[in-house]
Amino acid sequence: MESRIERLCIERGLKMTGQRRIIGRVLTEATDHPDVEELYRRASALDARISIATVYRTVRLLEEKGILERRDFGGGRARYEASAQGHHYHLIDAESGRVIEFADPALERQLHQLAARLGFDLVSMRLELFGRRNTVAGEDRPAHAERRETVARDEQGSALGGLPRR
Amino acid sequence: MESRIERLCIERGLKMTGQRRIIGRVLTEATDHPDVEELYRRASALDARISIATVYRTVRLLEEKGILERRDFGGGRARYEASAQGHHYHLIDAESGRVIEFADPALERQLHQLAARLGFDLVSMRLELFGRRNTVAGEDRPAHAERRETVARDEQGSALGGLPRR
DNA sequence: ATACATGCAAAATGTTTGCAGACTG
DNA sequence: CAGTCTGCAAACATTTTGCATGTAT
Repeated sequence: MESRIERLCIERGLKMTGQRRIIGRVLTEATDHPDVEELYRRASALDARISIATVYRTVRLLEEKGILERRDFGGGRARYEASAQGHHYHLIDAESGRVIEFADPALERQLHQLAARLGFDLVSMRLELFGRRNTVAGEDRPAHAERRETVARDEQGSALGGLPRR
Repeated sequence: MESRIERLCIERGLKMTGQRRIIGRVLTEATDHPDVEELYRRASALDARISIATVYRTVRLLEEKGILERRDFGGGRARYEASAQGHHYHLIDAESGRVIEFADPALERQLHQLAARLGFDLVSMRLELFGRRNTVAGEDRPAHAERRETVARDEQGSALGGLPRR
């Protein structure tokens, strides 16, 4: 059957080749933020007749069509995720590289206002927090998870220190 | 005389070679966010005996020492600016690529709280807004510039649409 | 049938590194 | 003088592209 991304491709009049169908499926099923290499790996597992150039071309195309969003969490490689309806942000665990997604409508509103105050309409934004898990002794880690939405575990580790370098 | 960055280098026990002195001066005098290529250009203008490898090594070193901060405004190249005392953020004009710096202590507080709520201590962050100058007809563009601090004009144009690609 | 996609390998970028010689503290 | 630093060119890693061929519509 037809993956969500395949449907979006068709809606936008893109030709559905076998490769695109596979890549669309991989992207639709991903809950993390794979880079091109990883997408290539997953797609190849489903159908070996896919070249990495096609993966590059496809993610670029899908990004232009607004179907995908490109992210850069450091490490020098672009990572992708399907465009979501609501904005969300990323908090990266500086020790493990794990990416935690969260949304915050209040923050979003505030950023729009901020841009407006500077005389701009916000077109897009990028917000990434790098943090260290705070293991305050004797803390109970209360249910402060109101805003937590997705906890996607990304494969690639590392990302220590400040902004990770490539 | 001794540039601000040269002083910081000495404080941290770095050897001051001619090249470093030049690069330090270029960085101290920069009010924008030059990439390595641009730093190399400016440094070379002052002293031709500098190789781009040295510029790369120097910015990396200075970043590790906390003297410089690396930025990524898209476009695939790292850009640098001297570490400032207070945090500030960037709004990039999606049409011209101009970078506007601004600070917002309230926002900063909020982001720290947000991270804390997710169980993390904020180590660093990245916030970039991409906007389009809002030319609302009949608007008077009131003095809403309370928070505007620096308007650094960066050389490289472009950056249309969403996040600019490399 | 035709416009668009693909694979392959080559090229383009941006950045890092090995090494031999040069310089700073 | 020892430990760093530099220039150069080669090595790397990621992404893009030219071209001939294949395919969806």
